[in-house]
Amino acid sequence: MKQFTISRAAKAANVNVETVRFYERKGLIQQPPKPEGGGLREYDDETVSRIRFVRQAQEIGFSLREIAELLSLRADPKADCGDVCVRAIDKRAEVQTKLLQLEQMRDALDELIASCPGGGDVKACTILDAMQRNAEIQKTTSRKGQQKMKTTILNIEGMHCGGCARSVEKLLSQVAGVEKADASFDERQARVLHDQDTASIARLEEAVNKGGFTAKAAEA
Amino acid sequence: MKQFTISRAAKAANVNVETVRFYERKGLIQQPPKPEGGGLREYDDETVSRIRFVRQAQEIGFSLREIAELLSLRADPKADCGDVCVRAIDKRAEVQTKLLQLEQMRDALDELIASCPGGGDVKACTILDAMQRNAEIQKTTSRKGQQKMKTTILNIEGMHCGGCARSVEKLLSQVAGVEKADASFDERQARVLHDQDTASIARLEEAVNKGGFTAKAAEA
DNA sequence: GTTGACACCGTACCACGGTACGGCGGTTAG
DNA sequence: CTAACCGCCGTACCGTGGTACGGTGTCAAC
Repeated sequence: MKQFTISRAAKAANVNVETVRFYERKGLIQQPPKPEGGGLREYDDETVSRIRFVRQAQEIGFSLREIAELLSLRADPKADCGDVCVRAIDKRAEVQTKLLQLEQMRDALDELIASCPGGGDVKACTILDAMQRNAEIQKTTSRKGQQKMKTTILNIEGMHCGGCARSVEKLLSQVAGVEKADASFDERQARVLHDQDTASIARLEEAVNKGGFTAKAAEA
Repeated sequence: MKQFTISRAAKAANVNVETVRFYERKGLIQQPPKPEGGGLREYDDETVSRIRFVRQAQEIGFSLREIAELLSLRADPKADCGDVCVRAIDKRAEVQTKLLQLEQMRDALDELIASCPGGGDVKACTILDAMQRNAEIQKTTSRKGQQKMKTTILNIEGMHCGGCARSVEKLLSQVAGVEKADASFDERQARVLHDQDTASIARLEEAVNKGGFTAKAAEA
């Protein structure tokens, strides 16, 4: 196991020394104790990896707070896999949402790039129009007073704790057109207030299923 | 054309009134003049769309600064499509990189969720390890003094201005293992300093091709 | 013609993710 | 022995993307 001074560790992880200290303050990494008899703190390989892990996760879109959670899960010997699982499912849903948005973006960009004559009038630029159109759609779907809001009860299989119920809520609330989602572990159910046009029942079920549960609308 | 007060406009665009004013200060939207004879400023449909466009673009990953640029591009009659195109290509490369990372992340999460027995030891958690491994890979590829650095000349087709050359540089520099990338529009070439192991010539070509150009390594 | 509700505007404040700086101390090479 | 450099630590500061607040103006309805 290699030992580093703080500046070497920072260099190895490709960050600023101040950043290392900042992460220490935030509890993302442990500040190694000073060796007995005084001297300089010794940073090990482990810590360097941890810093790299932080940057990696950050780039992907996790906040430092979330990264701290992920890290603490691993560190806590009392945590059982269920906790991790719940968080993982939450995170997966988040990641999936981001992926979809990014894909949309990429496609919009591809469209623009493909249609770009390589010069000429900006008016020919489809991306701006495309984004504009997109914005209009959002406007339409979020226009107030025209939605058909309805509450649907979904029977959910696969929840194993209250945390799972919260996961289900999160999954549901990330569906466009969902106003409110409550899930109960005890009842194995979720109650969803949603706009039927935007958030069809099929979409709700799909969203829940993607999180590893099984949802079926309860018959009225 | 509908007219709004600021608060109605804000509501229509689904943002805070203060946010509207904030965007005005940042120059993202124009503050409508007060009507002659005094009274309240009148916001129109156009402005509301613009605000929605801002949020849309933001969600997708553009910063307010970039959005302002996009908007000004559209407003500027002298801007030609090439400028927009260059920006789009830059953005696309960025988005693509993020997408790949997110996909890795999602797969790691899926692996974890699938392997989760629903309880038990955290040590069984693969995601943390997976991310760790990822970080290790980055470490290895950026280790100094062991790479086989080499300069490769790529012939590039499809560039139509100096901006395109800069795009190519950006595309190349985002490939892991690339130290330096210079592209020349006049010569239709790019010179890349890269680590042969990490950034193979095939990868370089691929990266450039994804941006809508055609790259072929020049024979030595 | 008074009472609310907004509009308007400047300024302050917030969280996030850092970066910079200044002062002290220890060590190391010349 | 002394300069230069790094470690160490606290505190200040930065840009980004907003939100909040307080005072004054304006409008509209009762």
